[in-house]
Amino acid sequence: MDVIWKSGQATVNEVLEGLDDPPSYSAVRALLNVLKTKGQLDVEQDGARYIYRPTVTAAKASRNALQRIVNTFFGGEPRAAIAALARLPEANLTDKELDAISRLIDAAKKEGR
Amino acid sequence: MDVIWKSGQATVNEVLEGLDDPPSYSAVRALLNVLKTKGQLDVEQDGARYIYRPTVTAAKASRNALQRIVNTFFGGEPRAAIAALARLPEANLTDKELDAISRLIDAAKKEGR
DNA sequence: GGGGCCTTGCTAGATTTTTAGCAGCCTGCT
DNA sequence: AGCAGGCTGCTAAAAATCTAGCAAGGCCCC
Repeated sequence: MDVIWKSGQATVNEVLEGLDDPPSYSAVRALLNVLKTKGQLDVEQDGARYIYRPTVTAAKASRNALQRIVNTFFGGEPRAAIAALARLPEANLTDKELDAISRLIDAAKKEGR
Repeated sequence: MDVIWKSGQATVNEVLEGLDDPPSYSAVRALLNVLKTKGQLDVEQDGARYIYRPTVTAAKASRNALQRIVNTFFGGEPRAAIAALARLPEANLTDKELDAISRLIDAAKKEGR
């Protein structure tokens, strides 16, 4: 699913290429069919081949994914996850900005919200 | 793994109870053994039973999990994920705080960082 | 110590997933 | 039209996972 989410849609071969440690072509075909049967994917015919798309919007899927991580690692507190994200090197936030975010988070925490 | 991450460790039965739609006891036992073989879990004997623990710190695992979501759904930009997290109802941030975070993000974006 | 309870080690069979491969169809090119 | 390449439908077999169940050992309480 991650591979498909990245571009919003994918063919069998695109999924195969997008996987780190890919199983066989047949396995990917079978898996996409299972996901289709389970209602997670829609299929559109494009000439001779199929294009698979998620049945759920990316916004909703990303919310679900974030919520799961928040529950698993951050005790259900999105603010803790925000702090962790802000500290990823890729976030490229300055110390000043990190401080500002921390203050917002602390303020929210203090008010017991 | 999510079940184990939530409390940092778990027995077979705790994993079983933590799963939404659990397979059999035997299946969980087999799976934990596979994860152990793959080096994802360490096992400690506690009396007659085993306690399973992740081999990686929660901090590292949460970073990996966040990074994956950032790459999958947010084009590799942690700032976009922060914005999405801030908007989760569980974040309980006021509009004013959301604005403040938005400004910080915009500022970072503007500077091309 | 003895009994009940829980958990692991292990096994065998059912079920699911993965793999490989062939036939047929569509597309694009000559 | 004719051909090559790519993709799907389908099948059969290999591999992995899931299930159920029994024996053996540790723990707790009487």
